[in-house]
Amino acid sequence: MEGKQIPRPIYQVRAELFRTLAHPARIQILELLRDGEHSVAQLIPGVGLEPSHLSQHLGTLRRANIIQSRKKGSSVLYKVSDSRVFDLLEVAKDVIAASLSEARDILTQLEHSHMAEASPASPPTEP
Amino acid sequence: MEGKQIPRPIYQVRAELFRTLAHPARIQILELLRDGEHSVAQLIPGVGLEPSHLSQHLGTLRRANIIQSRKKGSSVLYKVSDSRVFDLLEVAKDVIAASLSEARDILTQLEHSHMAEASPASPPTEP
DNA sequence: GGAAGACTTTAGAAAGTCGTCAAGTCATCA
DNA sequence: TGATGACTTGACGACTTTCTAAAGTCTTCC
Repeated sequence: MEGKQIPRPIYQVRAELFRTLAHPARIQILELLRDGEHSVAQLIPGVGLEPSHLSQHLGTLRRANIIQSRKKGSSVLYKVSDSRVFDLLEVAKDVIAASLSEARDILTQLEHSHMAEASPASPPTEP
Repeated sequence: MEGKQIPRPIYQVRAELFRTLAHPARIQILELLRDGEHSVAQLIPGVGLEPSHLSQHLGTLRRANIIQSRKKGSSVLYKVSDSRVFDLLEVAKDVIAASLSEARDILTQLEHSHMAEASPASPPTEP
């Protein structure tokens, strides 16, 4: 419990936050918790994981202070600590949507320029 | 090119985006690119990595379509594809700031409640 | 008290990521 | 043309993450 914490640089703290979110199951858990507190049992069908695996992801999110738990009877209820994480999920969705629509535009352009296809100049694909 | 791409679920796509950002060096690179296009040589002092290592992180960001490169003479210039990623970085900062200030409040509360503390209430016996 | 339910933790193999070094490509300069 | 500068790629050990299965807590109910 000593407070002698080395102050980690902001780049690293942000990277840790992103790494915590970097798993489909954990994002799915957060999306489910968007509708409020859920017990583990309630989360299981939504994420389709077996209890022990789900519990591990919950532990990861909990250690990062993204969610918090409380016991109620024999079950454990989880909720997000700060609703700002939803903003993060939303912005991520926007970034992806933008990237996808741009990709589609490029594809469309390629299709058109290949109408009279003869010479593949330089396919801009990454190996 | 008729690649019947299996549409990856949105949870996974977002997780991939977060994983791409889940490294201090990559966040630092993006912060540097906030000021516009930079060559690799210009990025090196900022991130403090040797060229080959930096190049690998640039490759990771490039494959995720977060940045794009173009050659100019013998150097390669990088810029971000969509400025929305900066929103992502900003929101992440907000989430962290909120979490930190909350943690500080809790610490303050603890300190106060320990004002009159003298004896460790219950030394946890070793299991 | 003992069984059952609801989670969590531990253990361990498989797969992925990180950082270093050597080798490779490509453009420019002498 | 050959050398140099500016990157990128490949290979590899060290380390981390993910997922399955088994064992370990708590609570509640009989």
